[in-house]
Amino acid sequence: MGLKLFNTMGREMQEFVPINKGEAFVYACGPTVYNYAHIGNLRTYIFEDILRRVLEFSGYKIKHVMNVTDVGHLTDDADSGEDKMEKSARETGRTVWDIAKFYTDAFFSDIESLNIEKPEIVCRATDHVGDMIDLIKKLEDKGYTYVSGGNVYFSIDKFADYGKMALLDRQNLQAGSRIEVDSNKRNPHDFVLWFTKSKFENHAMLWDSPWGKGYPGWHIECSAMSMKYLGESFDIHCGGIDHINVHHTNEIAQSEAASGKKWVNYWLHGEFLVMNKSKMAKSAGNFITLSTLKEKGYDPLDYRYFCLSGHYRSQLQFSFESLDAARTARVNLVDRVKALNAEALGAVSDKLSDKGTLYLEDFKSGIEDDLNCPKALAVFWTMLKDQNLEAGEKLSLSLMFDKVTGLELSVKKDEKEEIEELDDNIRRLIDEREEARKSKDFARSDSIRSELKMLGIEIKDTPDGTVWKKL
RNA sequence: GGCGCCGUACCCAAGCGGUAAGGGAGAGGUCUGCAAAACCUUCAUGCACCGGUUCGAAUCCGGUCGGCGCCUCCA
Repeated sequence: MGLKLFNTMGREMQEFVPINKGEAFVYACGPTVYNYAHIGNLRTYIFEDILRRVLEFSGYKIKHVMNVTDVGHLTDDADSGEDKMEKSARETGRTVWDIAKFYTDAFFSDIESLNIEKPEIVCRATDHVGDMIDLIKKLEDKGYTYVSGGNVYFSIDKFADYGKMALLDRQNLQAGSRIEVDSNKRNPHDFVLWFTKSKFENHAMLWDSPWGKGYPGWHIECSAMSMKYLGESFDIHCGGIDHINVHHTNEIAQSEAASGKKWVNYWLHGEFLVMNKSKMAKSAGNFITLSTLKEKGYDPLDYRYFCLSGHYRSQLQFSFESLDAARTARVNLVDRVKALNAEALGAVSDKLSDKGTLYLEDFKSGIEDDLNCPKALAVFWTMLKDQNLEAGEKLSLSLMFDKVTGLELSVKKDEKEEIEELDDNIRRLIDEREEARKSKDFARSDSIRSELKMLGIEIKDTPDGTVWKKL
């Protein structure tokens, strides 16, 4: 039984068959770095990380490319509007390059704390303008473009399959129902490949091109960079569900028009994180960042666990109540594995029993069924609670499963080291409480316990003695 | 207006034709000086509603109601 993925192209479940045996080439749309990523954005990167880990678990060697969009996305209207980078720069008094650097760093810091594996190749749009120009020239040579009002447009009527993935009916497309149509366009759904005319003056990011000084349109970077690093045809392209209709539809048109080949075999799209019944967006006033969660005392991995509790193709309902549930579940999971470590003295069983093998198969069938993480977590918990499985085997399975879940279960914090970190005052209190308990002075011991709780230390008296843990 | 998706317990959420996974919360119990933790037990004759197909439907079909998204930059 192999890996099955839901392909947006054709809207059906398909067995994953890579172009090159044993290798998976993946392109994922990355961040636009004019602001912080919010946790809704981050959900998509967690989904892509799970895809990576499942492919690795299934034995594929991965080449994963992610772009960083540091130019070219506009704030409003179809093909006008102010460049978001420029707007952000103007508002904060920094240069566009500073803005890009700052938010790129912030993004990768978030990614790292969520234990997301970094793609093999991360590429910035501004470093690849030459590649984009080459691609536009190719499209021009093949007759897919026209120049109007100073800008280079892609003519969608020249590309027969336009809108195939999005299930767009070209005859019934209603452009302009919500926005003003750019009068330079022959077809309202044509899109810009290269701008030389912007209605905003003093554009800071400009490059020379055969069509004049300007900047690239906002779909061309993904086509240019993916083909540069992964070839004209590759296996998987993923991104947020909102990209299906416009961004990915246009990318397909320009890429396949240029190469004359099928560009991508499998399209995977992650659903939205919703909050109070609507998608997370700054304009809706429900914009939460990972920093906000950290300030509230959550571990980034609490959010990762939360995301794993839902399927990537379903909307996930965010609330702090649910996040609390995820935090508790994650901490319990970590504690259980820690306990297994202690019980098995860290020795994993190298051989699995029939029962253990069954759990492994169950887990695999979950993740191979279009990355069904909720199913995989359910198997994980059932395995941990199985009273007929020995600790070493449970530990071994846990560490295997965590290759996919990425909850850092194998990073066992040495409790002795933690004790070293405790300052003397706390250690003295713990000792003092032990003395009090021995002499049956329970009022004293209880007051010390509450004092420690104020300091963030929780005490538990087990049959094997008193243990403590940081809250 | 066009198109796509969804509605499962107090909360989150799997299941997608064979008789309701998992987590969190809640309840009871064992243990404990008391707690906490751990462990055990318990928690939807029911899957928005109404019809239909079927030996059998949360799962398929039709309708109704409710919600979300895309068609504008957007994860």
